[in-house]
Amino acid sequence: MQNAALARQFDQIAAYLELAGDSIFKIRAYREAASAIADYPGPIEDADLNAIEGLGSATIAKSREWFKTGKIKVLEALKAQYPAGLLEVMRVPGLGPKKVQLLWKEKNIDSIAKLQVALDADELDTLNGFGPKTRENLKTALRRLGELTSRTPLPDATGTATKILTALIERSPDAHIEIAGSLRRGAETVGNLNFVASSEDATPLLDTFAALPLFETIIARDETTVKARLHDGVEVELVVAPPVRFGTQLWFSTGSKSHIESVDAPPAFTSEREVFAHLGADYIPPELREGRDEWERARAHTLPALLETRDIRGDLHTHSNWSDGVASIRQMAQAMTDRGYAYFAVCDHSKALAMTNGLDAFRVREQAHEIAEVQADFPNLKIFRGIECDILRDGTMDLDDELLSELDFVVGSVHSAFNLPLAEQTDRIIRAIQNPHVDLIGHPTGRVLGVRPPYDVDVPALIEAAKKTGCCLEINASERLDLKDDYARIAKDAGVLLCIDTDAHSPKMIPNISFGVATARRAGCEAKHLLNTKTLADLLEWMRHR
DNA sequence: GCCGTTTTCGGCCCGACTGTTTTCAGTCG
Repeated sequence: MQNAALARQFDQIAAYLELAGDSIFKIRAYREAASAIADYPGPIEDADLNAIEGLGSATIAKSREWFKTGKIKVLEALKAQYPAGLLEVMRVPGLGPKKVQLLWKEKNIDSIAKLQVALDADELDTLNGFGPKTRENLKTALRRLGELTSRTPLPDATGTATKILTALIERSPDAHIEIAGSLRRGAETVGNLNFVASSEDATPLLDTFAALPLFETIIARDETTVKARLHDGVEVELVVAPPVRFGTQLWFSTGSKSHIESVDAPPAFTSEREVFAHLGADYIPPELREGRDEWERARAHTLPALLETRDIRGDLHTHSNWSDGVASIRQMAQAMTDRGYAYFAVCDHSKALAMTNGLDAFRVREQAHEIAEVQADFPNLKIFRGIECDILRDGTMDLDDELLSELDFVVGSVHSAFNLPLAEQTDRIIRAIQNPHVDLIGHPTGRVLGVRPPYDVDVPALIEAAKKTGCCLEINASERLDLKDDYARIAKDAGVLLCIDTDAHSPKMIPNISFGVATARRAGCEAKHLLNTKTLADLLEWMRHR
């Protein structure tokens, strides 16, 4: 399977062309080719490229060139023309191709490190377009970027861990290996990846692991452990324990540190359940092992019966090709059926988000016809008419109340004016919470893990407001995990109903629900704390009383 | 660069915000 590697070539071409200031349509074409290749279900090297939508004569020729030579000349030429560091400078919020080019040509800045030095030394004040405000904004952006990218978001870390596991199992089919560490605990971001394996003889497995082609270097090795580094800098550790102490090792490697240090070190056990039994406690799910009150509760047999992914009966925030989704309503319906869901809501963007081809009143009503058509062919799946309606700067909704009242489910979301002062941003969203047509606030703090920090907003105040009106708050799965676990816990404790949605823009995003479930579990949520664990009948009843 | 024709090139992702520009370019969602 070379899909990911080839897709990466085209993504890189797109990034360089963006830097070069090339046509945004050409750039988009390369990005679409990359995602078509990444999404292709089989090995791309065996595919009929002409039959893949998004690939044309130019990208097909480049694909064949890459299959044959392992390189694409156009990309090599671009790499020779621009230092690789310019691409990372492009990722700084506030810097686009023009400003990056200027920094490079005028000040020889071709890395984030050099940009930081130049900012600290006040070397940019003579540069056109870099006034005092811009320089200050850049300093803030760099600080935030450092915080944002120092750890890997849960979804990405899960993908990487799966890749490593797959590669290892391919080479050692009989190995018994588990994911441990903060990834197993479902933390929103992950520092290192930890694995624990069970084997009488550690050496062969450690050899196999150390030889995986995924690693850049092996950092350390002893008789039980190999520590390696991936190309993106993430450290990966495999500990091999004999079967008689696998349970203890898994518990230990899962952490957290404060959870482990709260008790005396247990002796060797085969399973984690024996570890907890030895410590006089019920089994504590990994998501709760954060050194809060889990030991007391586990000893008093009062741990919550945490939500499971199988408790989720539908997805109430999804997109289609009516706005910026890539799949038709029918394709999404099929994917929801395949997953075994009882219902889902089509919630495309509203008109304020023009870039996404957001829907105005006319198209919202047009879409109803298509939903009805598809619904007729899916008797066992309820398709709700929904919208992800922009909450405008002043807290009013992008579409009027009369239209919203026609819809089954209304998600209100902020996609603009992220930099309002705390009080103003909070009031804006509370106003949406108080709109009787708004059923759910989507991604309430606006963050995107590794990309964008949350806007300034008083989340406890939102929770209070939601409690009063009965509006739900979202745990947006996927790349946001918003609300985050701590806020979700506060909302749950306040009696606010939460809803885990994927915000899926394609069928392949639908399984992301599990990341939201992990977040809810860390918040101590049981099935009853979620809106979309309701049966269809109960959900319809809930909607009637909204 | 891809697509879809109206077969040979035009349309595709638009509108608002921001800072510094002295009338608008660059960036972003």
